[in-house]
Amino acid sequence: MTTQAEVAALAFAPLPRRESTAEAVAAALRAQISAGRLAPGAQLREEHLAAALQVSRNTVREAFRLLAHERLVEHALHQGVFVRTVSPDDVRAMYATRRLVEPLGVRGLLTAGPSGVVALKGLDECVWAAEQAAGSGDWHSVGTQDIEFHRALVAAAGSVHLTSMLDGLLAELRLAFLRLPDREALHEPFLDRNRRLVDLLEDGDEAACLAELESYLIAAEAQLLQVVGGPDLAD
Amino acid sequence: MTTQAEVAALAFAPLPRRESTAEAVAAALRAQISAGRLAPGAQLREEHLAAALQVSRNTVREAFRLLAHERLVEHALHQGVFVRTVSPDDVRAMYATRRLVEPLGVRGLLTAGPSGVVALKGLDECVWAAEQAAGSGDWHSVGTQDIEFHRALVAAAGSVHLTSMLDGLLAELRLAFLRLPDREALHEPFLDRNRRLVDLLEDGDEAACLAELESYLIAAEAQLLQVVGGPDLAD
DNA sequence: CGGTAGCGGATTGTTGAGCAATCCAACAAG
DNA sequence: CTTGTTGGATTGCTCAACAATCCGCTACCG
Repeated sequence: MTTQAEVAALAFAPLPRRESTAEAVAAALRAQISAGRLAPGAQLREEHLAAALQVSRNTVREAFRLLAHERLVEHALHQGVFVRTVSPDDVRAMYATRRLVEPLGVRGLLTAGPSGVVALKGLDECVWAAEQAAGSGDWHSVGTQDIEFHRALVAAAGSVHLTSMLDGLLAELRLAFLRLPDREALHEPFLDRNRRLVDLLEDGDEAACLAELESYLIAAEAQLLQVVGGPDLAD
Repeated sequence: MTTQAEVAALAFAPLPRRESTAEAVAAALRAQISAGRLAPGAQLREEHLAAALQVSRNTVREAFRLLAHERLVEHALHQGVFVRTVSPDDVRAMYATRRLVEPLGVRGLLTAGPSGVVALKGLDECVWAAEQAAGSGDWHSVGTQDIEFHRALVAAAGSVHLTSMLDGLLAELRLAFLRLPDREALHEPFLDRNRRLVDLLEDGDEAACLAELESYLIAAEAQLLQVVGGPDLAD
């Protein structure tokens, strides 16, 4: 049994924080975008969406602000909002950031004591889930798990700011994934590399981890640049 | 003379991008907040501000969304928006992040070639400006230059994502500064430390730089925690 | 024919009023 | 002292309208 004094002393999660209508609209759009049903570059018209979602135009605008801050859409004054298209420069910037930040996750994970073990287990589960998905040909899920893997890695660095920044960056990265016709060719090689990284982390060999990670990121960037750079030179 | 073909080939800054009314309102509030005229914890009422700024309530709401994303204000559903109050845990999180990120700036600056020299010059100017401000007793400007110094340092890491993340973090940090009655005591010791850091960077002694930086951040965190932790235990 | 100026439709930016939902503080009842 | 209840205030959202701006089209002109 729990006494009242004990109840009062409990530390609660800051807020159950329900979601507003605008947030719900943003979530709906986010889902459509990251599922690829809204192609990069597509314009989102306020009136159209307001009618489709049965909400006011103002509420749609509020949702747009939320998505714009996540960089999933771009807002051009008096022109509208468009699903973000990632340029080659964007890809380079993203991987420049990842090469700086993800090593911090490796260090954090290796120097943390028991919590490092927990984090490592989380990474292992991501790889496992990705392998399962690959087995059943669900390459979209493989991509999701790949992203989840690296998010968890950076989370091990122990900085909420870095983690949430990478959250946004990875969501942006997924936009780039969507432009690839053949997802298997993109994600397949990185399945084994994630597995190997986990193994190296278990061994605790920091130098080897960092080398593997660096090599992973360079390869991923090159592959993605080949995809992103091509089709868009037209516009 | 410049032919039309040459004009077409020029790379322009992405957008002159004028600001919308909502952004102007956000800017006005931002200025009030970081000048300390709006105390942390104070509630911002939509109707009041709409009347005061001669804009619609809807526009004020849009400005709130912008500021909420910058974490300068907190938004509680059906309760309103409040100027953010930074908790001791927030301070600890901010400095945990800075200890991870700022060393990346040092490395970036030292390994960059000619651009590193330029960045170093920028840092030197920040310190110089801070020393000038301190001489005339303008401790608010000293704080601004201190923030600018560390922003420039992280910018040298070469990641737009990291830079913009730190932008937000430092704006948040300034909120914490505002709660301190005696700004001189807060900023004075760090003037010399920034100067010393610049000297070490000029020498190119990476290990010494990192040690000095780490020591700086630990001292700053401790000092800030003493301020932030105290007055707020009451509420 | 290339280039430019202006026109019109479409879309966004902003306003203001209005109503429902929710929170908060004060008060009343057990 | 704790537990409903009530009323006022504030936010969440909607709706309709108007102004500002952009885009594509056409007509004009060297």
